[in-house]
Amino acid sequence: MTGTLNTSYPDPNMSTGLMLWRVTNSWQREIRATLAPFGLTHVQFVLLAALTAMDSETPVTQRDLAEQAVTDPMMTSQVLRALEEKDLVERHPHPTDRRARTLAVTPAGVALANRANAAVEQADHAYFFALGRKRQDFTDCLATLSAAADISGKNGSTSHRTESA
Amino acid sequence: MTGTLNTSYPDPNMSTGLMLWRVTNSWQREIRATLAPFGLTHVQFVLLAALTAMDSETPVTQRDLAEQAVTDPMMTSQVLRALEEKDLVERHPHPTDRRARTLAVTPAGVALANRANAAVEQADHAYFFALGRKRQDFTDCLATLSAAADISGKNGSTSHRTESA
DNA sequence: AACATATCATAAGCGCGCATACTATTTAGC
DNA sequence: GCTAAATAGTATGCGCGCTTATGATATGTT
Repeated sequence: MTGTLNTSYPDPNMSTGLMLWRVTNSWQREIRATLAPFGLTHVQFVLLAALTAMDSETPVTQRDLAEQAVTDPMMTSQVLRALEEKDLVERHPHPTDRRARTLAVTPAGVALANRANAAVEQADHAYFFALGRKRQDFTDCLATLSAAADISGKNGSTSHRTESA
Repeated sequence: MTGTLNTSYPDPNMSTGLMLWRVTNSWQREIRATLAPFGLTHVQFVLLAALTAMDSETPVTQRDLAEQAVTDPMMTSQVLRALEEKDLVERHPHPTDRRARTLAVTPAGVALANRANAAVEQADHAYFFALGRKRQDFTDCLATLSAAADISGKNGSTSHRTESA
């Protein structure tokens, strides 16, 4: 016996996808631990930081934030309510669209976002330190895949209606 | 305004960790769609394939499988019961350890694992095709990170008791 | 103006990934 | 041999990532 699985890999454990999945899980554990002292989950941090970074004069809806942060609108909705309960963000009625809500980060939210961001950047640096000088190549590969998958985080996407027809 | 977030990245959307997270989510969507026709989730496939590949003469426990597949033992337990209900794997009592269960893949499980594996390998190839000849470098980076994080999937780990002291 | 279509936000629900805790057993130390 | 510690497996519960569905509002068409 010992191998009733036909695979094109010498060692199935070395498949790119499988390792990508495992590495991301491992990275998420690091980030989770890093953010725990701040009382933030990873997604909470991502949305809080993204909103803090894009907080401009034009009103930002949940949809806008979800698109910018490349997060699921459904999840974005519930995470934002969690952030609201922590008084880190506020959700006001939209001036012209009564369906929508405009988002604003509170001063406490801005402060926490910056403190947490510093910790995450440090954790990130430590995690990918093992790559040495190949780190930039690795990041470039991720950017390539992001572009190919249309999840760049800004522009490059939308246009809708370009599929399944 | 426009940027109350202090970041060391020119564009926070290009941070390695963030892109890693997004790319993996996107890859998972692909795999999910690929496996859907087979009635398998990603984790179900991973465990079924791993068990099929390691199915040897020495009895394999759930713990063994979880360690080999680098999956959470808790999740492994419940996913295996799902696979058992589908008659893809069998869980027998262990010959010498009455706490443990020995795992066996059914013929249907082996067949499905191979069909699904072929589809996943093809989906993987398509997904990472955008990397071109840099694909191997990317995979090597993942291997480096796996080793650094001690999640290689076999050996290299364990030794326990090496932390927090 | 009336109607069809699209969009914003959310409810409900499923499976993953993980933390905590518990039972039943095995192993180690004495 | 007897107790203490470790281990295999599982229940419970939380938050993510996503699918499907629904109500309210906006927009586009005629």
